[in-house]
Amino acid sequence: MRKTTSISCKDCESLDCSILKRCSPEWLEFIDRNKICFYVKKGNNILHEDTPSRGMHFIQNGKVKVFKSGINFKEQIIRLSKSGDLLGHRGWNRSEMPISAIALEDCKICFLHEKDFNKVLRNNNELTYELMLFYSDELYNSEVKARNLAQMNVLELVTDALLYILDVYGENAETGFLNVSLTRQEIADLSGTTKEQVSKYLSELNKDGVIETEKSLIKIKSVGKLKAISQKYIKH
Amino acid sequence: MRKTTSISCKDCESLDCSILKRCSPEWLEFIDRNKICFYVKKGNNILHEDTPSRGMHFIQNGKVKVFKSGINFKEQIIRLSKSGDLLGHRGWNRSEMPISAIALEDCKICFLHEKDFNKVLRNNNELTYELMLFYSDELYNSEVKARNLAQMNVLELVTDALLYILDVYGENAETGFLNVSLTRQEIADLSGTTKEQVSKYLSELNKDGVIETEKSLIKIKSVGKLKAISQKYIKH
DNA sequence: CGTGAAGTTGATGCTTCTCAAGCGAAGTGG
DNA sequence: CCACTTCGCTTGAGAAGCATCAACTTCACG
Repeated sequence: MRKTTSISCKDCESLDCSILKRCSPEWLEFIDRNKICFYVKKGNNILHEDTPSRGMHFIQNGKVKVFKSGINFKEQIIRLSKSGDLLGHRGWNRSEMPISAIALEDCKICFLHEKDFNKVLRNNNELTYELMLFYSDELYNSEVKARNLAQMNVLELVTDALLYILDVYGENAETGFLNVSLTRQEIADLSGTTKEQVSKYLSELNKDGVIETEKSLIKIKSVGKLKAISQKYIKH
Repeated sequence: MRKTTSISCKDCESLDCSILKRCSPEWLEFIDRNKICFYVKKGNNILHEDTPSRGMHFIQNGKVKVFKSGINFKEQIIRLSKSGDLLGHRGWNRSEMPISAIALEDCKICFLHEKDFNKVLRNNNELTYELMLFYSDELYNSEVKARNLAQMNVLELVTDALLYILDVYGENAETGFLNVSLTRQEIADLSGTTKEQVSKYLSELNKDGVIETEKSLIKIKSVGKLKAISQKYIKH
């Protein structure tokens, strides 16, 4: 974690994607004066369950996996995040809500202390309102996810995970490969299964021409077929 | 669904448990003038996924199960709710977020139309702020639930469901039985398993003296033992 | 080029689901 | 009041799905 010369929030290229675009200019400046920015190298922790942070993190740049640890050192990936996203967006107030986050690639992170973020919220009703809507959307998504984990079989879960990855990070315009490199274990942690099962079903989907795998890169060749497999449910 | 003569919000015995206690007196009166109250008989729908409601429901009185339908007519119970709780608390704004709710016993429900609830929020920043915190808590709980559904075995899930029911509805002070009567299927829908599995594990827990079952009533005899079974995880 | 990590694949066993039969309580109608 | 139906619960047996284990291959990185 190395501190970086912070750029101003209003010049941040992630501002458009961020909830902070709802923030008034003068309070954006307040954030500028009080935020702490730092780099995190790929594979390093940004948040750790054992040491909950009292504040709000923003991803200025990079990709992050957010997860909770569980039984037998298994991890459940809660969310994949990218530039403009909030991070550990529940630990900043209230009692402990431990969650972990690891950089999937080199990241630039901004941090605002709990008391400062609270000040911003109290003085930016539009922001508070948007944050409330954001949480309510996330809550709905999480409830759909919970139902899926409870009811889908492994093929459906893996397929669903692939569509989620595509949705979050998209695919490379030239090569068509997903814009992220995740291990089989990480896809398993997202799907609630094991790396062996993921490997088997990816092979099967590859054989069926629905996807194409090259090393740890994955290309989705038919979104329609994937959706047909996973979306026995109306999703939203 | 029969309309009832509405009592004033400020006289509502559920107000203390409700998020609306954050609402200013004059806006509470606004709600009074604009809300619609009605009774729902046990077993009847309050919300249905096929017809999402554009507004916010409040449980004035009664117990409700909130669920999403899934594969093969299975249901996943998302939440058990009681007096003072919000209901379908995400369908009131945004695009469709279909969810179903059924009365577990006779209920009194209050409804505020989307446009009115938005007016209230826009003029009660404290309420908006609290609602935001409420959602963020619920989001965290839902994420823990998702991890549990992905990683726990059936015994742990059933045990966890029992503790959840105890937490929400409590136990009868005299008899010690849980203050709600749920079918085995409903406990299964909460645990993400089948009614037969629930029946088997409840029998086992009964034999081990951890719980006591009498018809559809359940008495938890040792919270400690139940927690020991389910809480291999740090929960919060 | 060598070593450790990640991925693949098949065999095996366990957990869970499904199906089926039987029981008892509650409700219905003659 | 009693037969009859229905519904929920219980229990066992069999089948299916999944995790685990192990052996092997490939890849990544110094």
